[in-house]
Amino acid sequence: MEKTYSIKEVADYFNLPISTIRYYDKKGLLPFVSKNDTGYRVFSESDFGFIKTICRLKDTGMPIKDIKTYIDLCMQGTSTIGQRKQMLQRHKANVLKQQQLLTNSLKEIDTKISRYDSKDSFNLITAQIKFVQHEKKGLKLRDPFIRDPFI
Amino acid sequence: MEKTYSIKEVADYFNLPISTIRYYDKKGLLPFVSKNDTGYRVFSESDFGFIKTICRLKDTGMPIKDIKTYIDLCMQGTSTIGQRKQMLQRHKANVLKQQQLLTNSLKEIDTKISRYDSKDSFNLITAQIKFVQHEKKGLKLRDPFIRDPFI
DNA sequence: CATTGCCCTGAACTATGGTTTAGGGTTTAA
DNA sequence: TTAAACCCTAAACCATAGTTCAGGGCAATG
Repeated sequence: MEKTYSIKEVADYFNLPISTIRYYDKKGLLPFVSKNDTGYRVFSESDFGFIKTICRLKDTGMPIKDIKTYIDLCMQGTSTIGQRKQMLQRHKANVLKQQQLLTNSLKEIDTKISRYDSKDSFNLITAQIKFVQHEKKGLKLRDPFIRDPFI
Repeated sequence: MEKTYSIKEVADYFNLPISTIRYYDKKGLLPFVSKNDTGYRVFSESDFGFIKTICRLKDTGMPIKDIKTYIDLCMQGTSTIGQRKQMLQRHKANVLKQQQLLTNSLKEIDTKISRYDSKDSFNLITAQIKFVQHEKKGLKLRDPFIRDPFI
């Protein structure tokens, strides 16, 4: 006979707090989970597959409402295959866009790092500060840099 | 003479709501922005550089508190170059980890898409449903699939 | 057969990152 | 010189994603 699992076992397996699993259930993400006659949640092997999918969608930033929509489609059987596919394809497109933004932003941050990393960093930053101070002064704006008390 | 900019001009340039810029200011992210004698924020050209950095850090998921810490370091002059470098390097490591997770999760989602996309999808999903139903039945657990009213 | 460890619910609470509203002053262009 | 377009603050409000707490019931082990 196949085994069943308690909420703690599932939580440990997926490295999630028990409270999160309860929260997901309350939000309707776990319609496939049964309860026994004393009200305890009873997880089966196949539930792990669904939960894994939920985790992947969560890890890629899908909102809980949308995950619920997806899971609900899954529970409606083969007639929703087209909708599910469309959801995942749209989501994939979003993730790719997000990855692109991340990559581009990181490139700019990397540029900053290499400036800080260069032998010349002190002079570069000093010049930057001087430039800002000159510009602010020309506009009669407050100098934003904090006076070093030791100089 | 160099130009100054209003909050609306900055908001339009960065494609941010004005309320977000005020919120960032309240959170201490914009210590370099001056105010004129009627209390209006006055932005200079060089402020755009700082704000661009803030946007890059935000786009890569740095929390606002940490962005404030970074900007505060910037305002303290050359003595903080090492700390700033360290912050960005740590942040970069986090972003790379996040990108890795995203990539791996997306790969699994892609596998699902291709299953939905295959000619055989109907049979695959049908088999999956049958498997779950069989397993749940063996464990005397409720069948989670919704009965199709047209069959 | 009691104690320890689990499990449950509902409701309150938290953190984050904003947005909206109320009430009021400023600038600009006709 | 007045209306429209801006600007300000403080405070309330919102959504999202959980976490914590109070109060109480089951399970298993010594």
